[in-house]
Amino acid sequence: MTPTRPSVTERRPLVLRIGEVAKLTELTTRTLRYWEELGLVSPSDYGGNGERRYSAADLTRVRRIRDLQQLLGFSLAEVRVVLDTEDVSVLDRVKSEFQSGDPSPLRQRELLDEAILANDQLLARLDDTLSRIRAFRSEREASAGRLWARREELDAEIDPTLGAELQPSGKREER
Amino acid sequence: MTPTRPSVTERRPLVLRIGEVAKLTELTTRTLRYWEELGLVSPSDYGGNGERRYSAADLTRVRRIRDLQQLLGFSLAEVRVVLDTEDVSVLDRVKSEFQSGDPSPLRQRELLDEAILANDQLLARLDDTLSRIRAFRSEREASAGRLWARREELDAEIDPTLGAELQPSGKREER
DNA sequence: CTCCAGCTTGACGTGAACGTCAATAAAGCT
DNA sequence: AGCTTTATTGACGTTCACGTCAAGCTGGAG
Repeated sequence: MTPTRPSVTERRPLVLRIGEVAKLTELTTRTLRYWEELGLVSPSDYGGNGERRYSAADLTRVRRIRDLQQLLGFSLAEVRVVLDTEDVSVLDRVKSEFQSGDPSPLRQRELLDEAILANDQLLARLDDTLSRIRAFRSEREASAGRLWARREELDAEIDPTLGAELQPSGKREER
Repeated sequence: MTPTRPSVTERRPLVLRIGEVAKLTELTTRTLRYWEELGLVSPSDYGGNGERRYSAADLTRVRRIRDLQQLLGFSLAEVRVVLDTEDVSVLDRVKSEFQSGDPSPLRQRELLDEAILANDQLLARLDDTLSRIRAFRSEREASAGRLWARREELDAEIDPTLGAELQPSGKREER
């Protein structure tokens, strides 16, 4: 009854199997199922046999989770909070609360204020992280300068007359 | 008996006990001992009784490890690599190799080139991380804008005339 | 038809990074 | 001198984020 067969010739809105998502995101299928188990991402559709079908939006969400985890060092629990306070998610809930005939909009305001607060905190953390990384970066640039200087010195010691070609390892470049 | 005790009146170059370092860095003593176990940081001195004495330099190193781990999401194994390619460490090794009467400076150059390469890779990673976080940040700012807008809307629905305090029984729906 | 690659749901195993408890000793204040 | 606080070294426990089988289904190539 379900000839919802993926015709290859048909132009469909992009559906991916779990293995494909894994390759695109450089994660493993195990990780994707684990995240689903935690309620972080679920494919928007399961084929009649239970096979996971990921949409483009699902893929985006997976990438976002990965970034939050790897880029910002968030635990998956923290990731969940961030996702829960994302405007799309919150506005959806606000809207659905509105649709379900909530007599008072107070609850909606509460949800919004909560999300706004969380968002501000996240922004603050991002700014803090940014400035710390910048500081670290400039330290590393200074470090690079010292290393180069020492290499120049050393090269002069090796051959004070001219720049001899002797090391295949490493590249020669000057900025 | 007064064994070799540091005179209190003497201006000492700052020595910290493990608990003090823990508080200053917001880590635990267990973590500090663990990192020491892994060879990442050792206090520059142990009192005759084996009590750890951390110098200011040790504290700096601890902070650096913490930043690498928490800020950039490095594992402790990765942290070790980064620390090993730091210019101070590398230049020290180069110098000691020089002192030990190494006839050829080629090994020294190898060390330097290695460190330079690692440093460049780290810089690239830092830049990548920075731009990704910036992108994420601007997304979150847009998100804040949408949330704020929605709250304005909602406030208007709650009381279109004036900023009245919240009314639990007064259900007003107006446009 | 067989075979294979890729999927499914469990269930158990694992490494990293600590937490926690125990027994003991020394530091330091009153 | 006594008492409290902080330290020491083991040794074992714990949490997170998966890895790794196991056993079975399924669509498609040969």
